[in-house]
Amino acid sequence: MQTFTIKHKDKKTSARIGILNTKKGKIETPFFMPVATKGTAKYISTEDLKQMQANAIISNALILSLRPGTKLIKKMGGLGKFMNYPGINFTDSGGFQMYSKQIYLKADNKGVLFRNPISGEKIFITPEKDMQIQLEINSDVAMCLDSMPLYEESKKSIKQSVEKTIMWAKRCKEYHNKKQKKISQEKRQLLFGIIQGGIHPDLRTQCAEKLKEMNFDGYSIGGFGLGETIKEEFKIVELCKSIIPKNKPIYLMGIGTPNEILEGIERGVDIFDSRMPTQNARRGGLFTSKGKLKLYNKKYEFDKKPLDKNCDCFVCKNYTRAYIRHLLLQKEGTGRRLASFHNLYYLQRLIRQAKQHIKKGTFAKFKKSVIKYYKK
RNA sequence: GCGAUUGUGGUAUAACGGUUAUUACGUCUGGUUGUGGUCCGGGAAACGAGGGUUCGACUCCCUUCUUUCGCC
Repeated sequence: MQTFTIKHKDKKTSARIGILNTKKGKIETPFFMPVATKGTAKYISTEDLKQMQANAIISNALILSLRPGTKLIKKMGGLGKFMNYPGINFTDSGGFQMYSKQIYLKADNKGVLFRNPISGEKIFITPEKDMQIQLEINSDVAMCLDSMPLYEESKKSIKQSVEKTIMWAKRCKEYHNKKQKKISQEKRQLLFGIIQGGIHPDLRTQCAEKLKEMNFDGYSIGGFGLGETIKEEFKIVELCKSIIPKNKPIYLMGIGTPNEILEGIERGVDIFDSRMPTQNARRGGLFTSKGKLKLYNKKYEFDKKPLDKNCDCFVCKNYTRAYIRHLLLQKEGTGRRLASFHNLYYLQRLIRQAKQHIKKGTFAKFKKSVIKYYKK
């Protein structure tokens, strides 16, 4: 059984539809994962995820290991059972938390030192420990511990991050293989390598080439959404795609605006995730078929229309802008749920539509008709 | 009626005889991309009224109105 199979290829672009096989089951690509850092997409229940057909989510292994801890999750049968979520559970390693001044302390070649924000104690995470955590959480797809450089860092510093990322990827892969040696292919947790290197083609190339040699189940492109332009971002995506074999799934980490998702799909990206739809929703930013709606603006105070008249989600079928605006301004949980549901639904539907257009050969035209509303 | 007390953006407050009067919430507005979290910017908006002292008054004095309390 192959981990990843391509089912359809777009004739004009690199867009494609595939099937990713995990121990939990199959999932059609491309797909977008809501971010469920602590085991829930904030304000969104597992039933909500099922209803919007979010068939994969990503949680954070590092954060979950701090609370509630891997012991509880393991005893509850793993994260999927704990949540009663039938879809695919991805976990992120915690490498991304290096951008968080609140918990990141420092890193050396051996691993990363974090401060546990709950207890204040220092915790040193090595690639091996990180793999152990993700195996105990029992997600279906794990991420390597990577070293994520910030956009403004010097090239020298980004180069050091890349070297650490490569070194750690090797250690993750070896430990992960060793721990799953006796497990059949169908029951294995998958492991993705993460390509770093900022906007520097030579560093991204170096990283992608080295990770390719290690033969991961899939490849993530990390370190975007941090200040670079969309042009810079997709130049690197194209470069990584040219290096990684076609039969490997590609995951563009952290990316979740409608236009970037479509730009990614066009270039053959298979997986996306972002806190954008939920975080933005809670702060009054709503995706619609006519672009972003800023619900806090006063002009919506008496607006009886749905968030998006072209949306068929339960929120748009039942509630007015005026009501959701009121709830959000009052910081009511219900408002956050309705807004978050709509935004996540919007992206799930956007990708369903994109896939239909890939099958029909009209993807490029479809993309153009959507992104004109989402230009910066 | 008598005595005391109070008056600063929508609300709650700060300071000072000397440029554009503080802060918070609210309000308007921009941001938000592998989530330590209900976040981060920017704007509009006030000295109760009238007179006096002074080079200069939101600040000191007087009158009036106002708030609150006590007494008859």
